[in-house]
Amino acid sequence: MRYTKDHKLRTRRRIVEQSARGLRTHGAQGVGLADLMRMAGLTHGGFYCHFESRDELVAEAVIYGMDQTVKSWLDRFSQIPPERRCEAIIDDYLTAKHRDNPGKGCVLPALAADIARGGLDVRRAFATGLEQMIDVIAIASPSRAGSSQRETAIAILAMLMGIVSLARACADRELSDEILASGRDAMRRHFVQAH
Amino acid sequence: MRYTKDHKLRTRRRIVEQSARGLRTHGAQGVGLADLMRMAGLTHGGFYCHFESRDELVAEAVIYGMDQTVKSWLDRFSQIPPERRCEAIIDDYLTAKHRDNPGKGCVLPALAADIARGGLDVRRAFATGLEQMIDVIAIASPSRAGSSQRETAIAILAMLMGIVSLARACADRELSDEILASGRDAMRRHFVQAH
DNA sequence: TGTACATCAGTGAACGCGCGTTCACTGATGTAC
DNA sequence: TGTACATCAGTGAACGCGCGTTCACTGATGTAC
Repeated sequence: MRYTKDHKLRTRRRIVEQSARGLRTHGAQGVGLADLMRMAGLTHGGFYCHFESRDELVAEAVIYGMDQTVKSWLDRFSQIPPERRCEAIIDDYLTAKHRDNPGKGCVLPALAADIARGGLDVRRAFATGLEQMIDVIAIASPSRAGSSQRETAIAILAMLMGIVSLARACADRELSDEILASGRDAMRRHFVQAH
Repeated sequence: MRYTKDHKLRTRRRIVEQSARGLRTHGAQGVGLADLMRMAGLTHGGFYCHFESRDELVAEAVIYGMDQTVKSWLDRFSQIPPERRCEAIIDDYLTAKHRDNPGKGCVLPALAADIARGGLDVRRAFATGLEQMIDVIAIASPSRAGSSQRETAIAILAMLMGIVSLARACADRELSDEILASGRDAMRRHFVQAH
C-alpha cells in the first residue's frame, strides 16, 4: 500500500466536503463530476478511485451536510442557556446570509426536492440525517400541553426550511426580505417561550 | 393563416399543462423537451413553434401551476364558511395523496429550489404567483393581535410547503407519515381559530 | 542507510448517450378565384 | 359550389455539447532487501 491510508481518506473527505457545497449551490443535477472534482483540487478521472457512482457521492454529501448543520447547532447550544436556544436557531437560520449562500447553508431548503426524486440510498441518508436534526431541535423546543417536543421540532424544521426556500425563489428582493422577516416574527411568536 | 388561431393556442396550452405536470414530477432539470412534448401528444421538433426556449416553457409552467393552486383554493373557499377555510386548506395540502403526487400538486414543494437556481424570468414568474397565493391565503388567515393576515399567510405557506418537502424526501415511510401528521397538528394548533 | 521494485491515487483521452436547438420538409386546412 | 394555391403547425433527422463512466497510463511514495 502506497500513500498512507490517511491520505486517501483525507482526499475522499475533501471531495465529499466540496461536493456538499457544490451540490447545495447548484442542485443535485446542476453540477457535473468534473466540476465537483475540480473543487476538491482533482481531475474527474480519479473519481472512481473513491466512489462507486455519482449517486453514492450525492448520498454521502447529503449525510455530511446534515451532520454539519447538527454539529453547528450543538455548538451553538453549548454557548447559550436552554431557554434561548430555540430563538438562537431561528435567528441564525432565517438570515439574508443563509438565504444568499446555499452552498454553506442547510441541506433542507437546498436539496430536499432533489432528494425526494433521488434513489433509495439518498433518501435513506436523508431520513437518518433528519432524525438527528429532529432530535437536536427537540432539545431546544418549548414544551407545551398537547404537543410533544418532537412534534414541535418537526414543525420548526418544516417552517425554517419553507421560509428559506420561498425567500430564495423570489426574484423580488423586497418580497424575499419580507418573507424572511415575517417568517422570523411568526416563528418567534409561536415557538419562543416568553421569559 | 392556416388552422384557426384557436388551434395553436389550445396546443400551446396543452404543452404548458402537461409540462407543468412533468416538471413538478421530475424537477426542472429532470425531464427533457422530447418527453414533455410527448406528454402533450407531439414530437419534440415542433417545440419552437410555440416557445423561444426551454426556460420560457418552465416559466410558463410555473405560472400555470401556481394559478391552478390559487384557483383550487378559491373554489374551495366558495364551498366553505370563512372560519373553516384555513383548516380546509391545511387538511387538503397535508395529505398522503398530495405528498405522493407531486405532478398534480403544488408548485412550491416541487420546484421552489429549482426556481431559486433558475433565470430571472422564472423567478419573476414565481414571485408574481407567490403574491397571489399569499393574497388568497391571507383571506383565510386568522386575525390576531401583533401580526397581520399577510404575515400569517406567509408563515402558513412556508410551513405547508416545508412539511410536504420533508415528507417527500424521507425514504422512511413511517417518519414521512409522522411528519405529515405532526405538521397538520401543529398547523391546526397555531393557525386554526377555535370555534 | 541506500537502492530497486511494487503499489495505487490520480491523470487525461476516449466512449456512448441524451440533451436543447436547428432545419428542410410535409400535409392538413383556410383563402382566393 | 368546386378547385388551385398559400400558409404554417408539426415531423423527424441532424448538430454540437456536456455528461457519467471507462481505461491505459504515470509518477510519487511505501516496502523489501
